Amino acid sequence: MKREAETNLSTSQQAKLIKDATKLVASYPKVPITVDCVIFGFDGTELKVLLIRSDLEIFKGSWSLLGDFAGDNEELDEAADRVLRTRTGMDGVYLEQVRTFSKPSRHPGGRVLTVAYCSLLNIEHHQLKILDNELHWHSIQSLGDMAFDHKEILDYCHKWLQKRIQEHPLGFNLLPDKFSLRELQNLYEVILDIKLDRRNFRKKFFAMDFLIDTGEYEDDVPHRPGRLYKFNFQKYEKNKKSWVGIDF
Amino acid sequence: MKREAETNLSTSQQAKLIKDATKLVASYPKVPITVDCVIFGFDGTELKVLLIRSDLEIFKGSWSLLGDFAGDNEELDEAADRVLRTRTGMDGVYLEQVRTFSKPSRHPGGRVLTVAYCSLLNIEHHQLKILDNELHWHSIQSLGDMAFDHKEILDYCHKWLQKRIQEHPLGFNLLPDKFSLRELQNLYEVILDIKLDRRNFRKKFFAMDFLIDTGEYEDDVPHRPGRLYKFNFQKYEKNKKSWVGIDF
DNA sequence: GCAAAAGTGTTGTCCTTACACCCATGC
DNA sequence: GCATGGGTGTAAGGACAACACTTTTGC
Repeated sequence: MKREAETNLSTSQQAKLIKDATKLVASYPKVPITVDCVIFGFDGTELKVLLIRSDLEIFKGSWSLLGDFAGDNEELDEAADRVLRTRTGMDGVYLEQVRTFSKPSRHPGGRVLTVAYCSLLNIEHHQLKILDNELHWHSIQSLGDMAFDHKEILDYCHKWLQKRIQEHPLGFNLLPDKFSLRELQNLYEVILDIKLDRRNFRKKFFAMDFLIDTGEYEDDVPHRPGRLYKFNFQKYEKNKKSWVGIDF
Repeated sequence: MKREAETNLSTSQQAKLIKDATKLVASYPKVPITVDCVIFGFDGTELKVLLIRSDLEIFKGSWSLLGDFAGDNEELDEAADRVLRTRTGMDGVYLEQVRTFSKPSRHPGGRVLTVAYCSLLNIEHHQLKILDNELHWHSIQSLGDMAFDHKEILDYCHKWLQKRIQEHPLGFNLLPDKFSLRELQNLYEVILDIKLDRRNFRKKFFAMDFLIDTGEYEDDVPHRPGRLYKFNFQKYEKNKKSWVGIDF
């Protein structure tokens, strides 16, 4: 069953099969593909998103996600990395694929697919080294219309992020290595756009038992300093839960 | 901010902008795109998946998902529908986009992206009207290697489905209009591949309060007949929960 | 001493789990 | 009458929500 044909064939026969496959692929319709990066940033206070002015004349004045077409033999994950690198100068940012958008009318220049990638990072840990097209952080609260279907993509990714952060410890990458529980709670409140009870929040995280007490304290705060914790990524990786339970 | 340039322009100026955009898009690299349908089926006993023999000589003997390239101006959702229709004769099946796979080496004939779509249906409600390429249902337990990266795609979709069915009432489409709780529980046990406690399962669903007691009973069962219920889709739609709580 | 946030516990409610017996039906 | 699954309740433990006061620090 395992590629019988292939494994029993001579090299030249194989070469022929590959040539056939190549010919077949060459006959497929081809479509321009872009990747769009939805980079959410947290500055300790607010959730923001990184936008540029659209390159396209027709969208002059509109804000746009960071996008570019995918190169001829480029994996999409790499394309997304490249876009982020070349548009912002940021490096080593973890991106996750969210969804592919394919409405034929989404690009005024004809049919273009786009694959949305999403990240969440601490604005203060990542310097924008390139500022072309007025690249900057926008508050998530005050977004107007955007180029293409980018508002729809952004909204989709925002919801995706809100769900994601409840199920995965994304948030700890946004904080300093050592952080106070106020910082942690604030992060969740901002991203989820809700208020949480302080005592219950603490209980919750202590019960999860993924926080390491460093024994150190904040300084530079104009009030009583809080204890500083680290997130125990190793323990988390080991204990990852797989089952959640039917609930809808 | 809202497309200033556009809204203030004459029709001919707009036409020019569209032409420019079209020219730009024409300069993008283009990539062949396929859609692959991962159709899970439930027959009351087992979880199965719909496969065909690969069209490609190089994968002769290997099983493959239902796929085809996307047409030139075809939205991907429609392409997935079309693939399913033309490969199986099934109509009106609800498909959800799961993920795009882009490894450059995934197709022996060169770079081809594929977008995976997933569905879950009751095998007995959907007749296969076309059986080309040995189309048939395969038990999910006994899958060997597959063509392309289709095993990887299938595994990804299987996990996606297991998560999805816990958070959305997908399962009710698999059952007859009126169903017994045994049928419902069996469905979850098979799809999630776990055993559930019968009393707790009942309590759970009664507590959710989305089941309507029809007052009717099974017949044709070789044991005491169970009550038949319907799912209250309207009530579910109204009460959909949005918040689940931090948990990882 | 005042402002601001840290730190801390209890209670009630609800959900989850584990578990065992009698009942109705077909054969 | 036997096999098969239907139908039911309870008790214990765990999670969650609501809620207020004292402490520490900077200013």
